[in-house]
Amino acid sequence: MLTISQLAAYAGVTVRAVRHYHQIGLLPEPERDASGYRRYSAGAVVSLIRIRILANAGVPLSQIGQMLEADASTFAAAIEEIDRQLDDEIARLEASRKQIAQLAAGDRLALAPEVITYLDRLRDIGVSERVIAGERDSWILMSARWPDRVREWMPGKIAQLDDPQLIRLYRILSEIFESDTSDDARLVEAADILASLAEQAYRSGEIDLGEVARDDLPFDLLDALAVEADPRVQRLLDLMRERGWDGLARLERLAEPPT
Amino acid sequence: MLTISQLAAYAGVTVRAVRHYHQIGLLPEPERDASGYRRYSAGAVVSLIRIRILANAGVPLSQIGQMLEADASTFAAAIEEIDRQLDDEIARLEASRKQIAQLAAGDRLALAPEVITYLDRLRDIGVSERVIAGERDSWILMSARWPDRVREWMPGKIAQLDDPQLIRLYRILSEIFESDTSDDARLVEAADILASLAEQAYRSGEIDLGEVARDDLPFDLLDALAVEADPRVQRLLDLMRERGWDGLARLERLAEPPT
DNA sequence: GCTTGACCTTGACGCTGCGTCAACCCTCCA
DNA sequence: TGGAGGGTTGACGCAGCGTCAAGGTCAAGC
Repeated sequence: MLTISQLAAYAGVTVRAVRHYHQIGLLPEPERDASGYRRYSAGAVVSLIRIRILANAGVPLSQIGQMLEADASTFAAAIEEIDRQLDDEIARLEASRKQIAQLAAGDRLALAPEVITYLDRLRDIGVSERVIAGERDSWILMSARWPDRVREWMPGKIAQLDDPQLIRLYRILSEIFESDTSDDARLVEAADILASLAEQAYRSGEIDLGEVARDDLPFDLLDALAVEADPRVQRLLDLMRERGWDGLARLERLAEPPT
Repeated sequence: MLTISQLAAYAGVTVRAVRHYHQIGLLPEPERDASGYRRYSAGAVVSLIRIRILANAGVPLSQIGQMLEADASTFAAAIEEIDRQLDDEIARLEASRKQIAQLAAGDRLALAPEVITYLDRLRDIGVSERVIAGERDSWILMSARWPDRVREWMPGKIAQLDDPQLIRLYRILSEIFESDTSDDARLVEAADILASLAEQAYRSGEIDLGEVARDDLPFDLLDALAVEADPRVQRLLDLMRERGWDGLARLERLAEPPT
């Protein structure tokens, strides 16, 4: 008769594992000797080895019991099912690996290459890092909400960066948010340019972003994000409202502009 | 300000997950409103999305905090480490899949194809299923102890099945263990054949199994297994001992046979 | 003003497969 | 006879939440 550690050694498992199998009823509890020790027969070694073979093959312990008792066809069906699950798991992990390969640098986190290009273009134009960080966070939100649409929008956004008015706007915003003082005149200037750009876009119908619902919340969220990043953005929002526009990330015509 | 369910919805996670991230300190707890509800800023959405991106890429939650704060090179090193771990995990699962593909039928469980062939040969010879089951269990034990050596031994074992004496032995054993009566004469006959075979093997030096230690326990275990399967095996062991041989699975010369 | 349903709170167990103490008993060998 | 090296049960820990339980809160309709 064998002790638990001998049994475990023969089967190549730990003593703890054997006791675990007893607990969950996978391996029957053997008789105890006078001192309460478990005493195993040679057959237990075979049982334990058969359990380990299935476990090593990735079969969950909870299914091994039934499988050892099953007939050939039931067994085969179970094997097939396990195989499918293993395959799924492998697919999941490989998807993870692909994801992780994308995460080259912290800056790129979550962003499609098109967006990275856009941010780099802003940097070229001379936009301050603070404003770029704000843009980046906005695009992280947008990407989470519309992962596919964002990539479609980017070429248009990048093309817009050729517009001298827009470049001027970004430079003014950079100056404003890079300084610690409150320069209201510059904020007014920014608002004027923004309103002008919005007016152009409105006339040419460019504002249409496709099927993105007008009342979908992310745009409010984007504005809130900007205000959080710098409270002076609130003043900008107010100025825009005076000019007949609601919001910032997504301008909404409130009324005909005062003529 | 957002409620926890709004936050969760924006980031595409469950409320429970958000609370979990608070618990483990991954996402900072926000202020509470008058009634004790958590109230989130827009920035929290960005934080949460960044967390999920890493988590989806397979980064353990326990490491995400540091990674979000790390500089580019630390980040890259961490990514590489995670990638290695994912790769290991995938390799493990694929090994499992290969294992599982081997487990076509319950009978083959744990046995190399050579052993299956051997068992099939026994069946051809007319050995009873009960004896074959005993053989199978024995080989399961042997395979667990010496997975590689077993495959080397099998060709020799299969060749031995051409020996008429051995065939006769197996048939007698089949008859004995298939009947419920105790036919001592047959047991004696079996013992005589076995002793004769052992003597031949001993003279020709075939008994040497290579580096397998003589006192390695599995042989005792095999004998015990056989006795468990049928107590009449004990009588066979006794008869062999009378003939100067110890053991059954691995015959050990006790003394020169009585002349 | 009251009910109803949806949403918030903390606390705690469950899942998987054991590893790892803790606290104590048993056996064997010098 | 003492100490080393077995054995015993019991319980927590691990990862990442899912899922009750047992309430308090809010907004809306009557």
